[in-house]
Amino acid sequence: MTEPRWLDETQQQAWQGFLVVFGRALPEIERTFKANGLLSVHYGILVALADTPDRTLRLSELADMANTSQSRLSHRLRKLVERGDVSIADDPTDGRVKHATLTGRGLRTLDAISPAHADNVRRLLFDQLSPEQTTALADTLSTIASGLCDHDRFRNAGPRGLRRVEEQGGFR
Amino acid sequence: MTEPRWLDETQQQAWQGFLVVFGRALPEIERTFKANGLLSVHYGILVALADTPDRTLRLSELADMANTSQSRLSHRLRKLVERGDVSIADDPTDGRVKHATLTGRGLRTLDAISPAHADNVRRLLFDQLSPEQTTALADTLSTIASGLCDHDRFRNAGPRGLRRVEEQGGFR
DNA sequence: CACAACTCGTTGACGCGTCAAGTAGTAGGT
DNA sequence: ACCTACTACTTGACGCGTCAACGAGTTGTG
Repeated sequence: MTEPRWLDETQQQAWQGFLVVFGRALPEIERTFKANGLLSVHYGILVALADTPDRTLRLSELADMANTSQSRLSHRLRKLVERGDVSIADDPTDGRVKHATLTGRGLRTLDAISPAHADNVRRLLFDQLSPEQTTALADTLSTIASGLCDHDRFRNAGPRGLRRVEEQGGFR
Repeated sequence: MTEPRWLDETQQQAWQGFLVVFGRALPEIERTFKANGLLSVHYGILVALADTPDRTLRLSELADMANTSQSRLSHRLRKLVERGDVSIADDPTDGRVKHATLTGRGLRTLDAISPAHADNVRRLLFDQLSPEQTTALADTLSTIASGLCDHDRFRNAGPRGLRRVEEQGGFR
């Protein structure tokens, strides 16, 4: 056992900030989803599909894009399929694989929730920040995210352009 | 209904980063607590008490310091009291109020978990960042946190000194 | 003192997340 | 063909978090 390497003062300050965001902002944001009979997980699934060219992903990719476990995806997908927001199809060439597709109803669900959700995120997190702070935050969080995601979803993510969302007409 | 105000590109990038941290780093960090038979909530409770001069807080203050709801505190406190990490006492002047105190055993629990926890946080979040990025992150997250906390826990929190922790000899 | 309004904290029901185990299908080697 | 190892996804049990309802204590008003 070696001497543990503690966080320095700045790192502790940043970590405390994370804890406040987790403990206070996220539950508040979740309320918008619950008001529509869903959870943030459901919303993340819908967004991942909407951000895909043909609105279709195999389930393992979907779990990855939505930052969730395969098991959780499986559980939450049940309701989305029942509601008709997502449809599931077997892969023709590999019997193990399934594909999820966002339906027209799913797209409408997304459009119904997005405005209130964007408003929450802005109000709780970004309205406090100067443009320079926001840029710095996007930069640092992208760096951390790329380290956590091992694939190249966040590669080349400088202060500019993480994803093209304008083509969809808004924030999801 | 007015036109919704979406997040700009930079804000979307930052928000995606938050989602990755929530969905990937936090579950990983939680594993350390589970390995010790606890949850991050328990740990947050112990830390809040340890950071208090006499290691004692009334329950509503404790919930606030640990960024959790009173109900959740009540549920999770049960195990900590059973284990002997925390003791509860009635307030002598107000029969509604109770006070939680960190015991010697609780302090040892904290010391047993802290090294691995600090290591996780550093490895998953901060090892990726340059010193300048870390400073910027601490600055922006403190700003957001002070907006979420309404009390003055984060007031005057520039890039320097959120809390004095050195007196305790390390990160919690 | 009486009584309403309020605060502090607890409890139980219900739905979610995690984990380990399971089923079904594929790939590689012999 | 067979058999092992692997991958993709699902399921169920169990413990947690949320929410609403509750009991207990206090404060304010007359």
